Amino acid sequence: MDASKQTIYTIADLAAEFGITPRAIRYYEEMGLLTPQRSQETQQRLYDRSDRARLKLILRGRRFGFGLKEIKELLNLYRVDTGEKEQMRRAIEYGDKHIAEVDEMIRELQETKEEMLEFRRRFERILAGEEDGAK
Amino acid sequence: MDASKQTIYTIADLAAEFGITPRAIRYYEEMGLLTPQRSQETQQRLYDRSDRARLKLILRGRRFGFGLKEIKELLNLYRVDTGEKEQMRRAIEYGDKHIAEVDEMIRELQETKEEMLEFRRRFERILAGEEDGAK
DNA sequence: CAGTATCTTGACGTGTACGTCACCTAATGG
DNA sequence: CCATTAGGTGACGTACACGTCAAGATACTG
Repeated sequence: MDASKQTIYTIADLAAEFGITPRAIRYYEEMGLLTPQRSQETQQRLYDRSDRARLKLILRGRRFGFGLKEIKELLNLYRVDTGEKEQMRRAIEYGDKHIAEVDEMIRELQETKEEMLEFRRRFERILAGEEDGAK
Repeated sequence: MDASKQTIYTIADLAAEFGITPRAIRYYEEMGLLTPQRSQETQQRLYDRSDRARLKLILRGRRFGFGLKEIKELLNLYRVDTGEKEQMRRAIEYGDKHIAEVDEMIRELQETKEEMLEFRRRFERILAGEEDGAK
């Protein structure tokens, strides 16, 4: 087991890859969601694969309307000490709640999709000459 | 066909029902997402079933991280003149794009859920005594 | 008929998530 | 050697989505 694989990204690398600005990435760090290594002399931020994965999760959370505080909690959830059994049990418990929330979001989106399809069918019927698809 | 069913809500009614403030509802109106009737004398806002439905959609959009401008466009999409065939064809076209977006969101959420379940299984294995679930 | 409740329209304040400078410090290339 | 490029730290600005008064009109209630 080697200590750390050396896939290193600069802040510009990640910014380009995910279509965001370096400023945003620094802001996530400022809010405590990222803590990249620093080059000893330059103080330059050096991101590894795990930082990149965290960033990816942050952006996914943002796309779904979560605030950075919520995302931070979620990230910390999967960062527990695998030695502390009690901590892990609580992580599983909280995780289950979040899984249930994701399920609910999926359900709501499927409902939304169905409603959009219903509208679509209505429009199609009207276009086909049925005058009005209203109830 | 009667002109309008008289299920009337005050701003406080809707605010209470959806757990938001009257201010938020007025803001949505200010941004052009709602246009309730007004009582002739008092200028009081009177919401009907369709206003309520729009508000529901607004809040759903907000929960999924959409901005009010995007939501407004989406709402207008399903408000086209059912006489203008060309307009309807374009509505269906845009609607299909949005349906595809919703599909993508569902896919991403399912992926997220799977990842969370994977973590859960890993934790469970560790708790069961397999020392470490890491790769 | 005074008091309370509910609505109205401003208008200014606030938290979040960055954008946008300015200014400084290395590393690199002709 | 000097200019360009990439990154660093403040610090102030900004868009969005409201929150939070203030001040006034109207309506019901004991």
